[in-house]
Amino acid sequence: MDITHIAKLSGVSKSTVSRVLNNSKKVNINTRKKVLKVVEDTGYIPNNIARSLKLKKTKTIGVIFPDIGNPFYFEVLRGIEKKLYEEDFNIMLCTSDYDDNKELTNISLLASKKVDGIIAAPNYENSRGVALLQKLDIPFILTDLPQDNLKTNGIFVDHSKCSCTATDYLIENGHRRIAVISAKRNADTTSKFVQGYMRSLSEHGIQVDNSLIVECYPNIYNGYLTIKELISNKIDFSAVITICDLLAIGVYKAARRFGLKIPEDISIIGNDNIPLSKFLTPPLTTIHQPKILLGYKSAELLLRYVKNKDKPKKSHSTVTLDIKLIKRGSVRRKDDKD
Amino acid sequence: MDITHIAKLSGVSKSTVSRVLNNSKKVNINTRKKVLKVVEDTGYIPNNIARSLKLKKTKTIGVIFPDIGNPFYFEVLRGIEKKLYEEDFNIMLCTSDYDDNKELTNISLLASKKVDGIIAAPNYENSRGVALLQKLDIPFILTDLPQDNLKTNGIFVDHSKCSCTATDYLIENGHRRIAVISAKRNADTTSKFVQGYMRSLSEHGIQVDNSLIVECYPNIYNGYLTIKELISNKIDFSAVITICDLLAIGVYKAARRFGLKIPEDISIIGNDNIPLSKFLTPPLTTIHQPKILLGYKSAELLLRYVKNKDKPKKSHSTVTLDIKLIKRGSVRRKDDKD
DNA sequence: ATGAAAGCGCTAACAC
DNA sequence: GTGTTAGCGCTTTCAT
Repeated sequence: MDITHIAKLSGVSKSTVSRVLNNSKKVNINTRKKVLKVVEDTGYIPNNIARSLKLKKTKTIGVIFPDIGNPFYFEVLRGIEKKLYEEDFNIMLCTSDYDDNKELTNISLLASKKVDGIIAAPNYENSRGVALLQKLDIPFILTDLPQDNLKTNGIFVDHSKCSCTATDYLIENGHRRIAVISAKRNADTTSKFVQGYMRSLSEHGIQVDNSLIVECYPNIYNGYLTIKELISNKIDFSAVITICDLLAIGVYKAARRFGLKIPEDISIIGNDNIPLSKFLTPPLTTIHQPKILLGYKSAELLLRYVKNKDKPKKSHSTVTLDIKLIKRGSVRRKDDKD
Repeated sequence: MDITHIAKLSGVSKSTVSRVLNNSKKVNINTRKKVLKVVEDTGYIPNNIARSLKLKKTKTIGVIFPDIGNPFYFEVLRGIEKKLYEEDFNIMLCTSDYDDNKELTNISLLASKKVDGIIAAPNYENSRGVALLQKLDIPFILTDLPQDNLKTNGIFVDHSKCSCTATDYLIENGHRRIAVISAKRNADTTSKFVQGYMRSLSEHGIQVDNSLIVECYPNIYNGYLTIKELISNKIDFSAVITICDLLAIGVYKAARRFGLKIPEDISIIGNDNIPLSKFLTPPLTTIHQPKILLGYKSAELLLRYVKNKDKPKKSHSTVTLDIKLIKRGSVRRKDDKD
């Protein structure tokens, strides 16, 4: 069942059918009705692959996230989906599993399937994936993780501000020995999250202790493991900040396992504020990130580029969204005598 | 940059380039090398849209879920993604938001984009979407919600068994007045989940009280709202079961708000066992559903149909996955004196 | 082992 | 207002 078939059945040419299907003005009201009737009766659905080949656009956007097991990304995805559906675009979803090769493979796959644009939350700062994206001539938006020294379009959250805010708050509450659990980023430099943590420390005249800094893949288990290690290595700390709430949940688990009370024995601040973190006991103090907005705005910005390809390529816009400390129950004031 | 271009640069015809790109045997080792070199140098990426048009297959699978805000679905999605990536397929992801029209629109969209197959968790039993799917001639798999009187391929969980198991357990623990929060399904019949609940009740000689049965969209807020209503209507109940853990979280919230203790004042059993439910206080007793497996197997079965389209259409296989009661801390034995 | 040519289903100039 | 036709980038039969 193709357009030629519909044309025959309605006694017109395929161009005419094409015209009515695309709401072109120049078609007689009666022929239009006639064609529409046939389309209706046959249940004909146009072949968008053929259409895409001709038009050189697919109305689909590729999305690459490291890990769809993390609620953070799902929330972002919801925002993306919302905007894209409004604009009649589809999502082609890929997961990189924090694997550079899979990221690369996925990008090529998306490119070969001719997506009109790509939204990516890169595995690493300056990953090979980002480099590929840059030479590919497909509009793309980076999200979540800002890229150092890179002029790309993106909607970001300032990770260093998140950790700095969290650390400041902990220090104001009397904590000095603060552990940080960040995400593993294969870059040469320290992650932004750790940078912000160090900045806060230094602003308060506190020495950095490297044994308090750990990087890992952000999931519950690794949060648990990190604290377990810290404890079994007898590292002293009274508070911890994590780069995502999932990691914080792992910390809760470890605390429970080793008989440490939150916040009495350990204070903890998460980051991203997933919907479930307020239901923990105690409710998690965390840094709120506008996840849905992050997605929505990413899609919005990307679509702007997709729609006018002629736009000066050299320009690029970076938007940094606001974050906010959400005080709940997982931080406690530490007295000097403690 | 297309195949013709590559052909010129390597001094061969497009057919030859196509052959090396598709690993056809019949090509001289030297020409192959020559072509591969050019491909490498130019960074040429084949146009899969053109390829798809010719081959009538896209190597992409459409997935339609009601709500990606619910962790249940993204666990299923993870399973799907895993299998599909192994087999070199992409996912086109759609959300129906429990909206029948959006479901319909999405199915048509996927059809027009010529996905090789569709995995859908339908909004309702016997929804219009399912009907569309059936006449569409695209292989599809239903997941999550089994369809009454419908012979379709699917990987399911027996919702009535879930609720029956939960209710049994509550009754064994002395509860008689048990509320049930199920998902809103626009069908004429009661939802499977409520059916299983009623079966358990009747097997134990307990009268059904309709004021204890509520159906809503499954999210945290509605769980909260339901309990709030029950309380303000002075409906007596000592336990509640919910069709998903998210709803149970809402119940926790309501309990806290109205000064009811779990499990002392209300016992509760969830359903699906999302990763975070064990971190609630008390940890949620729930029915485990093999979410990742559900997704993986759905993809696996679908791919079987996609790969041999010639297979007898009339056959269909339905697999029902096992569920399991996970006893944690949200259920308490009710004494007669209570 | 390689090339020429047809055709996948559609759109859009162009002609009428 | 409508039809004819070329062509989007690829694969594949057929010929050589």
